[in-house]
Amino acid sequence: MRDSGGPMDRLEAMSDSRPVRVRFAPSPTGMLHIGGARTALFNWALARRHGGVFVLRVEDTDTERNTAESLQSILDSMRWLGLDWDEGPDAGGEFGPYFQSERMPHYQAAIERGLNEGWLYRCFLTPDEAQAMREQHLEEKRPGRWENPSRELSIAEAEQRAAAGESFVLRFRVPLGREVHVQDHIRGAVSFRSDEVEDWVAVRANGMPTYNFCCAIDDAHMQISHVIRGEEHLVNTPKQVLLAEALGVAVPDFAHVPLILGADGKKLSKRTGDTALGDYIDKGYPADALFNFLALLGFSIDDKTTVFSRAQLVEAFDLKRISKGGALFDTDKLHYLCGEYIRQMEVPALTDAVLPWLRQADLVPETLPEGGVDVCGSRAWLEKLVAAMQERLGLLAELPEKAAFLFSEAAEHDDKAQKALAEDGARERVEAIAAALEAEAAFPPAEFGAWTKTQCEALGVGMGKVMKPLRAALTGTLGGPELADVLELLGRERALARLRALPLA
RNA sequence: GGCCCCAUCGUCUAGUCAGGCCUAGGACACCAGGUUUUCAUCCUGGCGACGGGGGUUCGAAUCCCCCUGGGGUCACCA
Repeated sequence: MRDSGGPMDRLEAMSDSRPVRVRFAPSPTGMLHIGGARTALFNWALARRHGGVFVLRVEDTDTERNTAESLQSILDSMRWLGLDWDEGPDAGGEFGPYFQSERMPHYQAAIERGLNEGWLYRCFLTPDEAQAMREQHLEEKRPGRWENPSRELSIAEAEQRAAAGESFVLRFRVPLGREVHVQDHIRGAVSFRSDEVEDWVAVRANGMPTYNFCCAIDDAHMQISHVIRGEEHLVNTPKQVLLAEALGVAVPDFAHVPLILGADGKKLSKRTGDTALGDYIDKGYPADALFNFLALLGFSIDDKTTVFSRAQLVEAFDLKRISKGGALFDTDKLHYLCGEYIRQMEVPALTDAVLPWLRQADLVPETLPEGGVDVCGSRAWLEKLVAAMQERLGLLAELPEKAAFLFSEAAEHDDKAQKALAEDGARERVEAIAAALEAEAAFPPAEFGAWTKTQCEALGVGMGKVMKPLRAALTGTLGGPELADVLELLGRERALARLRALPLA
């Protein structure tokens, strides 16, 4: 008894001419999840694509678990990603308030109506009793929903028990024998039998309405045109549609985006890796790279484009191009994109971006020393460093570790470096270069490559015989930036000192 | 288990709605070369997929059915 769900019934992009109003509705019970960030991104993109409005609505009906810090970190994460909202906290708007906890008057009116019209009823089952009935129904493998005795209570009796102080919740009276159709921009027509939908709790015993209740009412009141949310909400949709029908309000278009999966192929969770956007911020992923990556998870511009800007995404964004299957969170690709963005950045901007990490690693003080390229730690020197390291960086946070040797007095030689210096004649060649370097007026000598070649010829050996131990002595390892850059960043004093004070073999 | 969703290289995907232009394209990863004073970057090449079975059709990755597989959900959380 379900529709085929074939491609034919996938909605056209804009099924009507309502202005585009979308919302992201996080609940402030934790950090912003990667999946939530992508959902927010898609909402934002649709609004920007159509010159619509992006609403941020805080779903804080769970008074037990809300925290102010969570809210703050969610807002911070969104701003960091560049997802600016037009209505919501700190932005205001004509459909506020934007905190559900402050919208009780709206809900109260609906509650009274529901009670009067009979589509809400008082249920006196305790949570345990309700759970037991649900389980028993499951155990008996009976079709449809479990039967709630409170559903058949007379209004008089229900009111009497309530007046006597008995605790109750308000449940939605799901109509029997209905077929609920949901039009979804990503999945086409999806339908549910109402007999499969349980009489869900609309208002808790403490008087606070639940998610499904508030959500449908707010979406209607805020004139939301498209609800773009995670696929885990697909099964909630008939509840919200039925409520909207009872209330006689508009039902938005839906677009349920596939889940982001962890390495285990299941919904991304803390078990399989970091799930909060904040974790990635802390690890030194540039915002543009993360934005690009998130967009790529489930969306594609065409068959070739993988690196694109926000503007390009906005220009190309279309719900029809969101894929239906879940996507694994591929850290390799994320890492690649980061490198790509780091290499694209202008040196001054990259220097700014990397500064916090240098400070955190204690390589650089709050206030940079004055001076030019010759002053270690100065702005000019740092830009030189960044330029030299740029194409070797995968993450912003990698710089301190990779560049530490340029900040220290002496080099720490690793095994490979020691081995290189232990080779026959290596130390002598390093000393010869040190002497030649000292004799030069310019430091490092101009045309360093050519200069070195001349030195090698004078010594009668190949480049490798000189460069390798020289690098080992200078940097303490065998990889890294060009030696001319290393020399310049080290400066005459430090560089020569390193060449003169080789580690004992 | 019930209900719902999904199914192209190891991964992200293009192609599926309007069946032939697909001996299935791109990117990441991986492997092999090249450039380079090292590392990295960059360039070239390679590996590698339509889950299975039935239909429909002159022709199916594309349409239909079944199977299999994966996921989501079954809260007084959202």
